[in-house]
Amino acid sequence: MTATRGRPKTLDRQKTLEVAMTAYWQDGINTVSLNEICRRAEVSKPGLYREFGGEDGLMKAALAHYQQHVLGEILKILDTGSSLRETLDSLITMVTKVDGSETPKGCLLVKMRDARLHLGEATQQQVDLTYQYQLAAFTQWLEHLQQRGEFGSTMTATFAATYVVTQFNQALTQIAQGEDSEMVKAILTTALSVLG
Amino acid sequence: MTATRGRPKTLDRQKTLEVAMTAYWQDGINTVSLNEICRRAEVSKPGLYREFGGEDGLMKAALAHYQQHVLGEILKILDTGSSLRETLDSLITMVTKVDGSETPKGCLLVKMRDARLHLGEATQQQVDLTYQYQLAAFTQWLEHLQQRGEFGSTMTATFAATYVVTQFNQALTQIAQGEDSEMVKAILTTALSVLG
DNA sequence: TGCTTATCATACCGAATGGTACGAAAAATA
DNA sequence: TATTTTTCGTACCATTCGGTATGATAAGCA
Repeated sequence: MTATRGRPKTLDRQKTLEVAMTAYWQDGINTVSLNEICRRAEVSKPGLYREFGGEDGLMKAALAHYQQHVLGEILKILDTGSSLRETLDSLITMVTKVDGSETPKGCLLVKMRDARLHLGEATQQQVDLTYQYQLAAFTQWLEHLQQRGEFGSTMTATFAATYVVTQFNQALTQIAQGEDSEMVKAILTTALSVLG
Repeated sequence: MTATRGRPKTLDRQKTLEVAMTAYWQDGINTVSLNEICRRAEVSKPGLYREFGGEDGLMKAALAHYQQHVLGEILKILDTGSSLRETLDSLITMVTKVDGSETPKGCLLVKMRDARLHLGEATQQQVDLTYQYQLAAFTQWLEHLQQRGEFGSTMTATFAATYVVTQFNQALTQIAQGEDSEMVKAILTTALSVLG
């Protein structure tokens, strides 16, 4: 892939992805245009097309970047071997925390899922992929707890995972919309109390 | 307001509102343009501006129309005097039902709330107004149940109302996105099981 | 020093958006 | 009939969108 001839590439793929991811995450999918991303990433539009093929390709790449560098890090909490409640509390705190503009509010995956019907084909596939990745992580986590006898509910691990993911996603949406974080936390805690 | 002189008005305000409401509700706020609504309602763009002042005014009016003609009818279920569980089950069934394209999926209020940050000023105010109207209806319902001893929980009626509304809104969003209605129903039932 | 190769970015495209200027049309009034 | 009043809709505005044609530019290679 690395050309030995021709004008040397100046386009910084990582920087562009970082800019695109943050823009979509922070300002919303439908709000940010390609032109705006080009401006922020200091990249020409044809350059962006050469690298990503178009808006659909860029969004797909941005979400994949998010999965690898953001979501993956968060989901590591599920592998610490802590108890059900400890892990849930950690996640609740993390989700409802509103740092001082350090990290964008909410979750890019959630926002893209909410806008899914208006996305390009490649992006839609990536959304499904990343969602399944997230869901699988939670399912595995609950199955392990089940084997250790720390999660014995009437629900299956699969359903419980879907339930938990749905509730966290709802909370993340509310946080992204500026809802009061204490209220969101209370609602989330209540919803997750059914897990015992 | 009814002019005695001048060219008689042919613009049908009710029809236009109905068209706009259905369009926003069915196709999404950001997807439908003024031009498209003009086409569907068979109204000229200047005519629409004369009647509603612009996109913001039209959205506001469309949501007010929704509150009066759709939401209001649904919330009447809260006044039937049925038990907590009976009423909840009715609402769950109603929310997760997917008629054959008769009624648009989801809830216009929910969709507008989700897009709230990108709406005009007047529409935002109407969103807050309609949301408070909905929240008040649920709060009052729970307070009545509390007085009758049919809802004795550790939560306050106010918080429980917020919780219930949040869960129903989440379900409506999922339905609107084409999520499997049985799954949505299961999640919603689980979430509302904490009310006893 | 040419020639090839690959990336660069300006400057454009058609389509769509929200919004408006303006003259024609249709009624009541004088 | 002539005037006033009100609503009508065509035709336009500037802006932005996603996307591209094209020629300049900078490297390796012969």
